[in-house]
Amino acid sequence: MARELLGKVLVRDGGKLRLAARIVEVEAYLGQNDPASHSAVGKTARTAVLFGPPGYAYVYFIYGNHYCLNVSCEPEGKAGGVLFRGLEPLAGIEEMARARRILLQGPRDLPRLTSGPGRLAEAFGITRARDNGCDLTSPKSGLWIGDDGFPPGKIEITPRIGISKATDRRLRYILAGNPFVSGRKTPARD
DNA sequence: ATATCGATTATCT
DNA sequence: GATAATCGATATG
Repeated sequence: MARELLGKVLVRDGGKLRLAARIVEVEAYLGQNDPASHSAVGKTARTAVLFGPPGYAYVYFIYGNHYCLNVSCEPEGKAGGVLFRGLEPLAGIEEMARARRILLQGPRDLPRLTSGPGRLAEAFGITRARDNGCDLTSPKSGLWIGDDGFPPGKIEITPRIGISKATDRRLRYILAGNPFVSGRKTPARD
């Protein structure tokens, strides 16, 4: 699912405004067999969506600061999801900048809008109260995933970021060379 | 360019 | 009571 989601488009519809951004970086979390997954400990009120049917938004709050967006990916009863980590803005850039409360200095500054899971959630106004449990497969939802036929190109696979367990598993999928992938541009050597 | 640290709260042990 | 699927500011080279 992580591989399939790359190149698709996350859309926020609300009133007359539409936000759209291409998915360029995601991570897979495998459920009860994956120690890094929120669902590793079993079903709780917080993680219920991950155990529900596929295609629904799992939104969690972390570090007292940030929301992050996942989509559930396994049949009902089995946990598993994909975390959205990086988006390339396509429409509604002004609105995203306002939601992020930043002033864009130029085109090179665009990644500050949606590069990183907390950033993209803020740019799209995603909160747990508003979006957890939303059907991401339906354009009738305020938040959904569309397909404009964009060819994803070369895909790179790396270990996941920001976790302390199962750090060796390669479950992070990115569009090679895309500037909206999160993390440092020149990674430390060795 | 890299490293360190504080913010701030829902969730689980 | 500890921790976390992060970010931005600050310090240092």
